[in-house]
Amino acid sequence: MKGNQTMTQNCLGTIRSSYSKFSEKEKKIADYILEKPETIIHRTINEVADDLNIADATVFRFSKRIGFKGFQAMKIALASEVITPVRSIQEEITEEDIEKNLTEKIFKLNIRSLQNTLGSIDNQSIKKAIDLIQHANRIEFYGSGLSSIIAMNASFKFMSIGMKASACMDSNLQTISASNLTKNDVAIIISHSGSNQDTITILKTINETGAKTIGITSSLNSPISLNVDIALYTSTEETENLPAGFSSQITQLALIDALCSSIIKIKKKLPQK
Amino acid sequence: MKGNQTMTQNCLGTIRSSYSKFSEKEKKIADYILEKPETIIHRTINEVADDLNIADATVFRFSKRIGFKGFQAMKIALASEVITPVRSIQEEITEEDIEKNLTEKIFKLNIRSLQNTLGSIDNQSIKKAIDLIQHANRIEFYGSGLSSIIAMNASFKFMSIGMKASACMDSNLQTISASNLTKNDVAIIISHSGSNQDTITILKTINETGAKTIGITSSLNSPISLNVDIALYTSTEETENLPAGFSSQITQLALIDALCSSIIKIKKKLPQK
DNA sequence: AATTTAGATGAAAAAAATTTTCATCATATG
DNA sequence: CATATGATGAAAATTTTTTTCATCTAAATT
Repeated sequence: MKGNQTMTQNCLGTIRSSYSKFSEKEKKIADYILEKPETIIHRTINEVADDLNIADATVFRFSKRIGFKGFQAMKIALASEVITPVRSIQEEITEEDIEKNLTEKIFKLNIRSLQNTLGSIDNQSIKKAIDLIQHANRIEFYGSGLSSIIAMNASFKFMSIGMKASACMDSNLQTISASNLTKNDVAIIISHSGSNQDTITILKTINETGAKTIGITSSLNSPISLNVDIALYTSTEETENLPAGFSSQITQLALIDALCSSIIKIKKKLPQK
Repeated sequence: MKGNQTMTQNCLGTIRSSYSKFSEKEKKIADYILEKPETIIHRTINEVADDLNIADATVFRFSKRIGFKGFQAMKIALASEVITPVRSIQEEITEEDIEKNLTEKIFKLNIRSLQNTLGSIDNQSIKKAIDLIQHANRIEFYGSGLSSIIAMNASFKFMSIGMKASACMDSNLQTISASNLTKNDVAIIISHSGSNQDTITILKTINETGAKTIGITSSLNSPISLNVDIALYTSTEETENLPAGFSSQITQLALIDALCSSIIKIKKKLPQK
């Protein structure tokens, strides 16, 4: 890996983790970047220095200090870290373009949902969820309708990374599975609205067993969010173009992937038994 | 939206769609960028010109031609579009930050995948796919492993918008279902790699029936892409943090949602029978 | 308290990279 | 065949980045 030209160093992360070691001016620069990372990528080192009333050399030194070859290299790294909204330059929409525009709309909707979810994620909750999952005897996923497929999907993924995980798509089987949980198990309940009646009923059963519960919903005040140990929130927008619940799947999956990747990381670090 | 400084133009997308209008040298540059977009972002305009044995002014003109202020601006745009594996030499990441950073990484990975897929979507293919689906007698989804769940997911969605759709997760049942297709049916084959052996075998069976085929893969030169009527492409990047195929699910779902939304729109416009 | 030293900073110079200008060439057009 | 148009490269001009050097500040040492 060493010296690989195409690798880009994590800029924002480095800035955050080195922040305490920075000098006064360096902190000024760090604040500037952390506050609005997307502005710096369209500015020259001079403009940045002017904005901050410091010498350009100081900005340059900052770039080197956090590990880059120079200012340019830092800008490039920032550009790949920061999410820049894609400009849409559709002048005139013709009949022919209906599919194109709809496709674009749906993709952008999903991109926004992911951005919003990421922005509103509660790291403490994520951390707690990972702790629970990591120490769980087994993980069981629950969901109804479209969410039952996400549950199935999630169970496949956790299985494939070596966890004892499962999910049933059938509601009756889910009830049976729920009643067989123990204190050492973790139940992950997925529901877009957070108020699906079948799922609420199953959650009651789960709570009687003493198993730990994690909810993934788009509504923090829903019955499900209020009755789980840890409520994770996925931000989604409704659109006239799709039935409710369609687009929340994508943020749900992203959240599940994020949990998976953390578990993978933790497992790698643990001594192999 | 006009003139918004923080907006970045889609570079790869523009290059692809203007390709035919390019001159000889411009095509040379386009090829260079499309082939390995991540190299250019660490090179100067001079190095690029040298690599291609052309004048730097020509490279500069290319940047302008596709709509950028200059070479730098194009580089920045490319950097945000291209997937650069993030180097992990963070000296000391506190234990606390692991989950946060990973979650952020996974979300941004997915956002980039969606952006890249959107940027490289071939509208003609989408249009044709929608035509096929719209006029199909029934739609059958096929996929193996993780993709089988996406197939199931997709069939649920198309069913819920009133189409005759189905999918089996079991590979043997898929084969049986495949052999029962007719000329008036549409088979949608989902495979991240495009080279899953089970799925290839099923595709052969499908092709014998004369049913129309739509492939959804991340590789345009894969056996599956080359043997379907319409190949749809989802751009995804690999990450060390997740097993291969995890993140392609999200772009696959977004594509399926996009197809769904177009069908919904068309159905709304048709006179109700 | 005075002196030294190390690091931080800015100003200016130097170098590098980008952009513009201009001349030339090829190709198409009347 | 002459002319116009657009593409290209070379070189100049400009801008941006990087380096160097001098100064300043604050901590450490005497």
